[in-house]
Amino acid sequence: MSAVRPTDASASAMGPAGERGTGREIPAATIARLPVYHRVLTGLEEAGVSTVSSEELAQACGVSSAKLRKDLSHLGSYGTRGVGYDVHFLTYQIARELGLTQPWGVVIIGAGNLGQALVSYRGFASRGFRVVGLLDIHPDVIGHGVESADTALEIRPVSELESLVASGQAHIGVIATPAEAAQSVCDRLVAAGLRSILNFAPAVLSVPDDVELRKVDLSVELQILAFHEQRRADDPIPSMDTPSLGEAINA
Amino acid sequence: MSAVRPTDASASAMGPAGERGTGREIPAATIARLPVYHRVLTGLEEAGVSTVSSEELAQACGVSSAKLRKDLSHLGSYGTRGVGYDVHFLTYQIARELGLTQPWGVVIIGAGNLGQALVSYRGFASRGFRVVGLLDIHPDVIGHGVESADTALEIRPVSELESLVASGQAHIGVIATPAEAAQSVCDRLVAAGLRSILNFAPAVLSVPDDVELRKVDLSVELQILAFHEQRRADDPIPSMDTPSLGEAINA
DNA sequence: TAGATTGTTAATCGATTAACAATC
DNA sequence: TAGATTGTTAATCGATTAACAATC
Repeated sequence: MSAVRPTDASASAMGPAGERGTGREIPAATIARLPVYHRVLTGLEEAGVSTVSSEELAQACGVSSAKLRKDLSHLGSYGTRGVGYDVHFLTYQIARELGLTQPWGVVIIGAGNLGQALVSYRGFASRGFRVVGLLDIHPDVIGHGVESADTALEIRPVSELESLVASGQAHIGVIATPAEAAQSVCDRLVAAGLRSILNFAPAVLSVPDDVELRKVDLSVELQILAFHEQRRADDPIPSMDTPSLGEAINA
Repeated sequence: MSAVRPTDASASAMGPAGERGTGREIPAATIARLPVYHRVLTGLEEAGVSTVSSEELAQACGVSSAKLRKDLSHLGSYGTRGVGYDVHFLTYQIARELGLTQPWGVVIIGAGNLGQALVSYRGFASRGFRVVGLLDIHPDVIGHGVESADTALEIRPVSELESLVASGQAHIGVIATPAEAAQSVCDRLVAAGLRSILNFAPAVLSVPDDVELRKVDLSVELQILAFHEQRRADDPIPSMDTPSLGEAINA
């Protein structure tokens, strides 16, 4: 991803004998699954479950127990052989690894349906993300209130972006504008000093090397579904050597 | 993903000597990138570009040219050595592979901010997805109109789901409800006959083996950003043996 | 032909899986 | 101790990359 900053830069800059957990570099595939584990563990905790085995947790998360144990082993040895994992303790360790034990300020650019949906999205607030600003250019929506998960929020003009970042309240920028505006908004977020950006606009953006840009594409998964649905229709009817409906439903 | 239906089932059911393109099974990682290529190609086409090299297209898509060529080689030999790819032709081939050359009917369950955002999302309509229903249980929103990308759309009661699927208009179900309702809505989509489901609710759902369930998590990428932002803060200041700011920006 | 660029090969890398020794 | 379950190992699998022969 970067010729200038090699992938093992942080490992070598880490100094001798690791730093956190096992002291290893955690694989990207593992990081991507930690939010799932965290969510399911939170659910178990709320349900009053105090201990889970890797087999139980894996099933609830939709992964294999081997993969789960391997993933968790990268964080440290937080289980007890013969017993399993303490739900509360493991939840905390994953949260800590993901940086969810400290609050992050999020500024959202674009107060359309999507921007508003994000503000009221409970999955944000419940993980310590606080929307510190919902900005828009459209003059006639400025000042409108939006149902927020915690505090009441008012749509503000984009001109307030820079002061918001300068004040240290905003750590992560979220682009929820139409595709046309996305790149210029992105440039502005970077210029304001943000280094972590999440893009919801259907556009491929470019950023400097030291900016972490991630993307959620609302239609990519739909397109992959279309691919499979098409394959399903194309395939020679797989009814004969396919398990009975009963078997499939009980599986 | 399935003990009942092995991954190579479609390959072996495909009969001798392939079927489409190169006749190979296209890798999942490639499929996941095709929507990106398709979007960028669409943009090039609109910009009047008629030919691209793998190097140019790769750069615009944010991947390496080797990866791009490898990906495209799975679809067939659609380029010309010494010249590059015909933008229009390649766009069409990718669309065909993804199943975007035929219209797909989408029914959305949950007419909150997110459901409404999806209806007005231009990335859906522009790829041939037609929202054939926006359903909700909340009695007081039934009948409200929603700004749609193409036709005007009215929020209808969920009770109309079954007839909508039975009529053959809906091919893909989208869950845009709160987490609590997601599993029961999912069960109902399956019972109604849908086999392709996209879940936006922050819940891990279970479906029978023959149902393709995909998930878009609005907060997973944000959590991964938090992880990196935390690492950025933790790391011993990487100013010394790190490239100059100028180098990083120009890279 | 000479220059350019594809499609493919082979080597490398990272992720997944199954199995089991360690240990509660 | 006996039974259960973790953490780790080693083998397998799939994806990425660089290089280049094929060919326009």
